[in-house]
Amino acid sequence: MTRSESIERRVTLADVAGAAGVSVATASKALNGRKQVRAETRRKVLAAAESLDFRPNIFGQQLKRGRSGAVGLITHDLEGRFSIPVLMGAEDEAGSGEVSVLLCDARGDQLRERYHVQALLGRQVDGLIVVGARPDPRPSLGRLLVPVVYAYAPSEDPEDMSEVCDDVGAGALVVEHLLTLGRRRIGIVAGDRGYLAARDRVHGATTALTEGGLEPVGGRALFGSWDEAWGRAGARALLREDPDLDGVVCGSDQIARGVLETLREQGVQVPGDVAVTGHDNWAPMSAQSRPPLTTVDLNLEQVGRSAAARLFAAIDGDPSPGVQTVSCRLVPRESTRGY
Amino acid sequence: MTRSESIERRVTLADVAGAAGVSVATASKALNGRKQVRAETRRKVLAAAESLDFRPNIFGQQLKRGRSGAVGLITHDLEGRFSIPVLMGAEDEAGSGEVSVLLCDARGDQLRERYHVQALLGRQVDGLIVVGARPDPRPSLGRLLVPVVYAYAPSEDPEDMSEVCDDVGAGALVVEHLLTLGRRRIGIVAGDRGYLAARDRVHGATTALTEGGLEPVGGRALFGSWDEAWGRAGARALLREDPDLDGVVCGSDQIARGVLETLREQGVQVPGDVAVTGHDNWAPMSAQSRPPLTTVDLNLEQVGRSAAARLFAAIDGDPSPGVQTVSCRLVPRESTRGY
DNA sequence: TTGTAAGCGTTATCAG
DNA sequence: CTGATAACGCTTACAA
Repeated sequence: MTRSESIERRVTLADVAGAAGVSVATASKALNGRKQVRAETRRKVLAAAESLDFRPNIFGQQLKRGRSGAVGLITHDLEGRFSIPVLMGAEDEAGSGEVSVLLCDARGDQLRERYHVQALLGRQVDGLIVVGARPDPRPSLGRLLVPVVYAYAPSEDPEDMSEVCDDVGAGALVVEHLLTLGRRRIGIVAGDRGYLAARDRVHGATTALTEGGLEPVGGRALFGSWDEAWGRAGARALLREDPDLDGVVCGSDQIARGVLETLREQGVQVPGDVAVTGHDNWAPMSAQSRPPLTTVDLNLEQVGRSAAARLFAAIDGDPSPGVQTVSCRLVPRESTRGY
Repeated sequence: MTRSESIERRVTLADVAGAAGVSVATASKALNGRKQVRAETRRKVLAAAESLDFRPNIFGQQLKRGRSGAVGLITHDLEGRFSIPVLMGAEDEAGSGEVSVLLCDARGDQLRERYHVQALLGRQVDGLIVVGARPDPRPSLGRLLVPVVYAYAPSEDPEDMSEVCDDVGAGALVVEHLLTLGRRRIGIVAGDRGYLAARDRVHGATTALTEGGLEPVGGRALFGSWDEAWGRAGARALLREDPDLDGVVCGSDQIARGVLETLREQGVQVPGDVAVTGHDNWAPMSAQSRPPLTTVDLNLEQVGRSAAARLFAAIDGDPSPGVQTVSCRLVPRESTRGY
């Protein structure tokens, strides 16, 4: 049966040593690339290990080394839209070394988070990356016995290590893009005011407008929610405010979809009459819209890579406290082509 | 510094025993709920463990027990749209026990998959769940030294354990729903013919139509791709085929969005004139469309739970080879309300 | 009821 | 260059 087959005792170093006709100690050295072993002997050991399909028991190693070569990644992002890219970035960064990334889902729940922290610590992870559900500062986990990096959502404690997206810069980025295209009557349909990310993006955008001697259509950004329905409402409001509107900066790709829809219904050409930008570079939303949406990529993989790099440094005794920022990247598509 | 603080030696069972004034053995028994220990002593040990914030080194335990209490989850789903719900389901199923789920992302790459399998095996996971990128059968990992369950995408080897969605049933489900609403001229805008899921859904749908004495508008389903653009094209084709069309079954929520858009542009009322169904219950697509989309939920969390349950059973020596199916669930929304 | 001691698989030390 | 031997932290006979 499957079971009786798969239950056979795992191959141990002793088996390899036996097969190679050497002691466990020598086998260990050979396998670990220690140079105090004759080439010939090493070859024999390697061959034996190979033929027996030997895989070292990491628990045995860990027991000695006191380091597990694994880091935990705790996410609160239910859909995995943010955490998966971060995970991929972290795996990339880890890749060259021998580190594994263990992902747990805490679902925005404090209790579940504590549970997973304990579980991961029990598994002797060497460090932790915590990915928030939204970019607002979150409570610190406090001092643990391994280093922690907060990604996407920073820790409230400035002494913790945090790696976040540059929402202010992103806001400026899109406005500068629109200004370059000659747009001057630019409205802002922002996200939910309760989110720092929404406010930051607006802040960056209005600052850039001010520097260009302009102000948003209607005098200020329109806050609402993150969804398409709000995008549609926001677009109507902007058109009411200024029928000669020629640009709209949106707080998310979903909002932008709603904006596009209303504009089309009102017979407004995009990008001919009005240029529109989204935010998130969420492919199914932004690449599939009509026209495809110029948007901002959060560079989440880079966030993951940087977070992992800082974590590994901290594990090696070189922590870098504070909040660090990863720049966003403009992804130009049809919705803002020049006239 | 952070470092010197966090580097302090981890608390060991010996520390606890010392603090409680008993031997390690007794401390171990007390902590593990063995009943050969006086209540008073147990209390003391528990208190000591608590105050020292003792967390057992799982590697020490594992070394003895030969079981790690962790299972690996390897995903190929880049966006995490499918794998995160499966992960959540698996965690739920594991939750009551003391099992952790470790997630690795193989990104649809065979090599990376092998690498992660080795890494997880090296970490002594007790079993593996593999989540495919798409529901088509995939190569078996072969016999490993721990049990494997394939989720979402089944293994090509029927002797492996696989847990998949019931796409045929889902196809039937939506057609029966439309028939109940009195729709009779139903078109099918299917997904990419290269995907078994697309063909299965169509198979279920056409069978249900046949049983109702009907056939799809145009005589057969229209295959294309999974995106909105194809949905728009498909809708135009159907209207050309039969202007009195009164229902459209779509292969995905994205396709359905495209269909809705074209219908609105052509002045066709949904659901008044034509009822439309999607597939996936992908919230940002289906709940945000106009009108909100009746769709099919894949019950991926249930897939995850079942997969995990079978895995745990197999780990306990009770494997259940073969493909098992999880039913989908209809999610009725505005796009198919009655007349 | 408690303590002693052996051993899980690995690596490091040190003697041969 | 190789091989005993002693840890690492924990569980578990078995002895007290």
